[in-house]
Amino acid sequence: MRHKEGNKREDIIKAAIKIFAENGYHHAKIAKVAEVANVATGSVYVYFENKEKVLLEIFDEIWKDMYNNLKELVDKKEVSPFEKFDALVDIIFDKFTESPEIALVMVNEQNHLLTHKKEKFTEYYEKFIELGVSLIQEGIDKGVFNSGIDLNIYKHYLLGAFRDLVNTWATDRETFSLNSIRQSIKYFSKYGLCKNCM
Amino acid sequence: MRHKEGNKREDIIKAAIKIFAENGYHHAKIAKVAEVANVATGSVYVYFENKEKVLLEIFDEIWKDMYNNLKELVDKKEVSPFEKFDALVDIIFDKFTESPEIALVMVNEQNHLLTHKKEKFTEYYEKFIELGVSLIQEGIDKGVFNSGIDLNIYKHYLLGAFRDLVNTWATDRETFSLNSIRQSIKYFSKYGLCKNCM
DNA sequence: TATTTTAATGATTTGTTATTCAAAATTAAA
DNA sequence: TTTAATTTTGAATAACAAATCATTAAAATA
Repeated sequence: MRHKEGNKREDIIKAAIKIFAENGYHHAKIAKVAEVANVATGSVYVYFENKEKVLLEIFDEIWKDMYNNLKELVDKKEVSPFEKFDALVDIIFDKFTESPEIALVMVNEQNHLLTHKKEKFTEYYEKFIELGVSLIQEGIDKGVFNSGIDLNIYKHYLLGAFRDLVNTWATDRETFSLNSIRQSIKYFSKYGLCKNCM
Repeated sequence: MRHKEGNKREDIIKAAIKIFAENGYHHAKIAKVAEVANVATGSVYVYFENKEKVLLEIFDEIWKDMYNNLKELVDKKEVSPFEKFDALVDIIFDKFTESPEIALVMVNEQNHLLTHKKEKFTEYYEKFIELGVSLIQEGIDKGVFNSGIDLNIYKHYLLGAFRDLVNTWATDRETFSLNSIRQSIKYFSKYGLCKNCM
């Protein structure tokens, strides 16, 4: 019995990330993805039901990985809420340092997919958010984070801020250093605009 | 010479906002836009060169209007940086209160258009951002805003946060009250997560 | 009223690209 | 070496939708 050669499925995912990032999902051609992956056009449909499923698979992998990292962090008893918050920021940035292309695909396509979903979006996304929220709640409970925060709103605030900054960096890596953005997010989020306000 | 009847150009813009918001730009059909606008498909091409130009025109109108409002605000001498910041938030929210559809189109399509631009994106966008930055710089200069802020990064942070929150609200107006989001943005931005930190 | 000019139309054309599928190639087992 | 099972292929197809343009209709002008 014949075995599948190499790892075509993985090659296709990698190629798709590259092509989706370059042209945006809607302008990306499956034929081009196949070409970059070094497989025939038809092979893409051996491994994936359709174009959208390729995109969903990309998101599933990203969020699954980030969720697992965050889970490990949240469970640590000895780490303070402040350190955990910084580590949360790092988890996201570390993921995108691996591949700016992933960042671009995410920023550009995730929202669309979430709001116009036909297929189910990865469960790990929701799970990641919930863990992030619990991390901040822990800080509030311990009296070190501001209790006037509506977490349900804050999570969108922070996610959105992330999205734009990550996109800014991924689009123009000459101008923006990843590290300065990382530090800035940590700073803004903790201290806000106001000087000596509280 | 024949006069143009009614205001077809405006009807098309309005219909396009509705249809783009419902389906997303890429899935929206010009034929459907024309139908909603009560004109023939071909008429869209009498008023606009192509589909993308319709979208660009929508953004031009939105940002032009918001820019003018912000310009008026920034010039006021007697208003404090804090009040100005709140008013800036209100300018954006007021625009979107007018039409959640506009908010959706903006959140979903602007980024794409900015990063993959063939056509020139509206100048008013950049001008709006610059005014916003100068507003915050004024607060720093007067010693009431935190001077550790990298404005070039902060502007993306805030814009991104806005985008997500506005989208959240526009998508699910049952769960999120516009006013609570408005207040939350003002709060988070000024005070941040940290309690008694500065 | 006749003529000219321009607006408006929508069926048709054109171009694009996701997806299919019959055939070819490859490998494992007999 | 042959056979069978499975993978891979890529040209062909089907579906879709943007954009066109020959035609019609209405207003302005003479």
